[in-house]
Amino acid sequence: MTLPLSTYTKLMRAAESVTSRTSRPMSDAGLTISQFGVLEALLHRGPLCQKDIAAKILKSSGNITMVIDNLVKRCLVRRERSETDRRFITIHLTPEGSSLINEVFPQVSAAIVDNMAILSSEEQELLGQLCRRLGRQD
Amino acid sequence: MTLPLSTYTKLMRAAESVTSRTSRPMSDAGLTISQFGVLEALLHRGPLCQKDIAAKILKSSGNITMVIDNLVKRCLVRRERSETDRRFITIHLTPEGSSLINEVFPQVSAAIVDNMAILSSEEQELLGQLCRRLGRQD
DNA sequence: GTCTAATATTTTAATATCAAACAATAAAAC
DNA sequence: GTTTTATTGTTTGATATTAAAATATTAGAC
Repeated sequence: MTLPLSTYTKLMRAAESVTSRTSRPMSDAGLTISQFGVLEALLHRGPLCQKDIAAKILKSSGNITMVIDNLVKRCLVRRERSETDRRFITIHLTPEGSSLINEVFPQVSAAIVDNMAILSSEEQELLGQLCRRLGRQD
Repeated sequence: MTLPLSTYTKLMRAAESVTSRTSRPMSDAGLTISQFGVLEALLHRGPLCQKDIAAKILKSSGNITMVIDNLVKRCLVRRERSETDRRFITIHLTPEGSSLINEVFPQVSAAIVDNMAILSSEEQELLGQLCRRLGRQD
């Protein structure tokens, strides 16, 4: 296999490996990766409309409707129609949602830190720089 | 955000970016990423049982049943029950499947090479080594 | 040899994903 | 001001994804 293809394969495997090793706290809390992504975005950025959430977690907006639906069913978030522009629906964490994500996020975060610790700080910096160049360019 | 979390985020974004930029030839051929993965595995490794295919494309075996079902519907692969151990089902490319993957794979491959070319060979080597250390460790 | 454990696949139920069509609303053009 | 265009979100239809239970088959224990 040529260098670019082999590098791409390793990149994909690394991303999938770290994710699968760090998603246990999510599934233990009954959250899917997308649900966790939504709650985390709301935790760190405050209330957001669905379009912004979709952009943050890189999913289509049709999809977000369903993810939010399932979070609403579990009373972890609530929808609030904007008064000024009725096209927008702002999503808010409920107290239950806030409590859950405040408990789960540190666990996931700690697992990611643990996993990345295979690389030194310098290596992580370097990896981040290389990845950023592949990520941008849109 | 701390270095490990920021590095992880960049890793994920890079993997998703390159994949989304290189999957056009697949969707143009009416193939999902998983369907492409199955056909590619069969192209490069020859006939495989479903368990081995699942391991190759990192998906659950329950899932593979459906992906293969959809490929069979389009006559791109066929199932063949093993005579020696009837638990195994070996999946073979049909002539149509072989023809399709032989057309699509080089396109995807070329797109990946193009995308990775943002990095020099040395940088790709380095990225591959860093990613491999994150990927292994199971 | 029979019973038990292991393996390969399928099924089921719930959620996710995307693309495309649709509905509602707002902004811009005229 | 009405019409056109753009934006936000929902719905629909097809496929994917996982976990867990079920099925079929083989291998191992006794």
